[in-house]
Amino acid sequence: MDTRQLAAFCAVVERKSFSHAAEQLGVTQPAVSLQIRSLEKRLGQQLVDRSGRRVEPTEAGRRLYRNAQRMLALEEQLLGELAGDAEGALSGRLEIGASTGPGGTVLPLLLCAFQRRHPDVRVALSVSDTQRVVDQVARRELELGVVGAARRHRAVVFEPFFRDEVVLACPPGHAFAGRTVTLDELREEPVIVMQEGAGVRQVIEDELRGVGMRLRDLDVRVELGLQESVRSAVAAGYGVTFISRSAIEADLSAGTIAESSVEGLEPAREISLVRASGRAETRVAQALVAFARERLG
Amino acid sequence: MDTRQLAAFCAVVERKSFSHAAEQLGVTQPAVSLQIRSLEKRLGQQLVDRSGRRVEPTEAGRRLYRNAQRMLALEEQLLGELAGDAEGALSGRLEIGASTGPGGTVLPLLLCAFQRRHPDVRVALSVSDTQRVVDQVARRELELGVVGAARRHRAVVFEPFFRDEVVLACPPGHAFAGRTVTLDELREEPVIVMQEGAGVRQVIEDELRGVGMRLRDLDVRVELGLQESVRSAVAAGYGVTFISRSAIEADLSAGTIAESSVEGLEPAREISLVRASGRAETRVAQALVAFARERLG
DNA sequence: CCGAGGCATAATGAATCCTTATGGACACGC
DNA sequence: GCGTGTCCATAAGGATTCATTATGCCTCGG
Repeated sequence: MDTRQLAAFCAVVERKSFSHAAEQLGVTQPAVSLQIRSLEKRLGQQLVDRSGRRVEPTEAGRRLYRNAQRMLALEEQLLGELAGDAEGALSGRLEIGASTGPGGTVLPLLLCAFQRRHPDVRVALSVSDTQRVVDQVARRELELGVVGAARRHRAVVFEPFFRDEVVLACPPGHAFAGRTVTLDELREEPVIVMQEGAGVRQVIEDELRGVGMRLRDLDVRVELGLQESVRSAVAAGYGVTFISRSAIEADLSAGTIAESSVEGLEPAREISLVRASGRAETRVAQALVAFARERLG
Repeated sequence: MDTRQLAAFCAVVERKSFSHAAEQLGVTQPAVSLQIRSLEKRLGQQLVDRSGRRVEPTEAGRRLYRNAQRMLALEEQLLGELAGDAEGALSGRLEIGASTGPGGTVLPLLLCAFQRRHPDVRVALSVSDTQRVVDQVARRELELGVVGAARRHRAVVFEPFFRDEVVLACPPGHAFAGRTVTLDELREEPVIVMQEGAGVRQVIEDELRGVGMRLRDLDVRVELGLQESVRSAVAAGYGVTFISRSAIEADLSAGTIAESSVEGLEPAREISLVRASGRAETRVAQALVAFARERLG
């Protein structure tokens, strides 16, 4: 049996019209008429009652309709499963760059999981600042870039990738731990920040500006280049810092760092995916993006 | 999608052989090869691994196989339900006539089985000679007739119904039992025959004529009107007779009558179905004919 | 009563399926 | 190692099926 005949039949029953069914199916009306006629001949009974202009299924037609729908649903599921299989053939090398924020924890773990899922794929992640990543993508030295700040650049396109929540990290047992503090309280506390140009720093500067403050209004004792350095300093009790929650998930679980928040500030940022304008995507890149959206979405 | 391709695929997986699958499906081996090839092309992946002589499903093929089986099962259920629709509605009365030959055993048992299959149908069988049956069908007093000889009659049409094999029946322990006898041997033996006009008799006369003999050349001791009478006489040891094998199946099984054949004679006849010309068939009659062909075919 | 819309049919061309014939590859036995 | 038999794939050709356009007939609404 050809499931297209069943599809034609179902369309006729649903639309109560051969002509409308034909339109939906993308064929001409006589084609549908012949399909139904052929089906009726094969099954040995009338499936559709054509009384004047009315098109109604007969009793047999109603029974067939239910079964036909199940057949078509099963066929669709079958095709869908096979389409899903096709991805399993992924292989090749992916060159990706990230700024230090996303390049620190989230992305490496994601890429590791992706590689495990697709053993024939090889991934190379290089970490540098946002500007350099964007430039490398523009020059097509990297296929993908993951950065924490969108810049204007005509040779690349940015698209939202995932949302990164920024929290106030403090040493365990700290007075701030587990609660929301005021700006005045924050002002009296030693603060460690990332170096100039870091995305998280940008986010915090924007948030403070929104409440009429500047970063220099805080007791910024240390500026560190690497997120890992900042994390270690906080864990060691040298101060508090604003950091991506995702970067300290393990510490939060282990209790070696505590989390708090500041009244009136909700710092977060959209991590962006960068691609060269007009460049065709490889299947591996496509698969990675889909994988990431599934994992991070 | 054509479920025949799925059926071909499933057959290949199950038999692990294109050739065996082709045999099962009733097509040639290249046809199956092309079906599978076409399916693989459509679904975009290899479904069967042909390593040398081994035919194994791939991983994708195994997945498809499970779904395909469900599709085919659903199709069968769908067809079965529709077939059930057609049969379940049968009701009414069927008037049928038969000559004494087919009217003796074959047809009565067939009609009983048919009625059991369709409890709402009522069947009336009347037995008389061929000519009378034909006349009654022509006058539309009977819807169907089953006779052993076709006659010219412009108001009816004959069509082959089933083939009736005629054998030489003899008493158990008889010298003829279980072997092929010569015409000379037959000539020396008392023979019992059916009355003039009986179809079997006609068949035997034709066969003898073919070897340059006539019925009167045999030692015809008795002519009996009813087939049942002839059967009883042979079982009682009064002689041998030519009779439809189907009429003595039970006796052959019970050993109360034995079977033999005559060298050079292969008597058989085509039992014919008689219908009035141009008369529309009822669904019950149609169903009976289909049922009979299935049973007797 | 007439016009518009919809289904069925005829004729024709394209696509698909099946056949036979045959070639190549592989396994098995000698 | 070679020959034979079996099995799958391919080519070519014919048959069948599906889709098209054109058109006729029927029904319904205005």
